Amino acid sequence: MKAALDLFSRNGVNGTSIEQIAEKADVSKSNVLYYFKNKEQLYIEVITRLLEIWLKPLQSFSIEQDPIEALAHYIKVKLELSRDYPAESKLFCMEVVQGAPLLIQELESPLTTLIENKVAVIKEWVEQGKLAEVDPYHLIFSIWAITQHYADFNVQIQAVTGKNLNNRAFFNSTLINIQNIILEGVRPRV
Amino acid sequence: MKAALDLFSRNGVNGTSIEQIAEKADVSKSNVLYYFKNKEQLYIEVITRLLEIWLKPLQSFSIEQDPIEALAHYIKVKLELSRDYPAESKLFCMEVVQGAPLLIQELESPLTTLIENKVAVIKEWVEQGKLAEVDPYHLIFSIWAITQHYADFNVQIQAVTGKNLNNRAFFNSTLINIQNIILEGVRPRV
DNA sequence: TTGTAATTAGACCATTTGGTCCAATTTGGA
DNA sequence: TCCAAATTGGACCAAATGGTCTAATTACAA
Repeated sequence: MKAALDLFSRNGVNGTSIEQIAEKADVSKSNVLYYFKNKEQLYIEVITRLLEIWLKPLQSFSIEQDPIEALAHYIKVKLELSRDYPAESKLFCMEVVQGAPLLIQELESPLTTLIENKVAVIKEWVEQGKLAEVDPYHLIFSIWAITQHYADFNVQIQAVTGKNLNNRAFFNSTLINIQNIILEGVRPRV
Repeated sequence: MKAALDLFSRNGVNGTSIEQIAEKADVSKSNVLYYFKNKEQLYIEVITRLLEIWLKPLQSFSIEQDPIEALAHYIKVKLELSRDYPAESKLFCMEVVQGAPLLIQELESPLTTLIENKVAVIKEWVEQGKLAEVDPYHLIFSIWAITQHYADFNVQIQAVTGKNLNNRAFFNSTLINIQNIILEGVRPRV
């Protein structure tokens, strides 16, 4: 499944043959089909396991926390995800970009409920004046977008900056900048 | 090429057959191969044209402008791109996510020079105190990430919010929120 | 009208690939 | 030692597909 994940994320599902997966996993093609009856079945299992990893960090924050701290921490966790699970991030990205033919059902309900919770908390923070007026949905989307971008578009980022998240210093500066942009914005405070 | 773009962005290159493209374009398969000697050739031409559209709005701002206005306008232009060219955005996304095997050369040099310019301008703004301390690269990446996210992940966004950028009100609220988050941040001003 | 370019239909082929089936071998635990 | 599970090799097949080639037809401009 690890081999499959890696190849799928790089070449797409249609661009990956069972034999390539077998070779990469150092097993025979027969053996792959001994455990997965289909390529599609294999894909589904890969995607399913990926979803667990991917949705876990979504469950973090609650009303009692300080919003700025909570958001800063959330950004950090998500950026670590991008650093530590780039293949997962990319495959998830490709799946969603292509319309998530399988994911859509499995994704819609857990995702919306998870988000509803977060949205409620953020909305509460805003009402208490602990956050500026912001639509919770767009805030969450923004954080997702930026953090995942560093995994999904790492080729582009590498091309432009010559660095990636595995570089410790780059990771730190990335994190700090994202947190600053989201939390403080770029307009100078007077 | 329009048909190809559409199918490529939805099913990937490997997941799209020449015949499907021909059918969608209302021509014969023979005719497709009359104008494009290869599927790869077709793909390259599609990608090349896409790049023009995609890099054009990058050329906008200069030092004389007011930074906040310039950034706000830039975000608007990029979000309009996401709304008006979703297929282009998605195909570009998939290409880069997969490592941009062809794009990497064609992309690296024009992209870096374009960015160098923007980075220089932003850096100047920061030094003049017209912007908060921010790394120009991360600022640009953040804007890209968020705006493209609304095109590339529209399925997810639709699943969660039930809306997309073609909805006028949703587009406006999205734009305002992104501008606010990037420019002002979410920490309340005292 | 005429000649060239555009377009099509379709035969055809080689290759890839997903998947089946089976016989043989290996592994590892009881 | 023994047996079931795991693993492999490989033959094999059908379907999809990229691509070639040719002959025929259509469109169109001079």
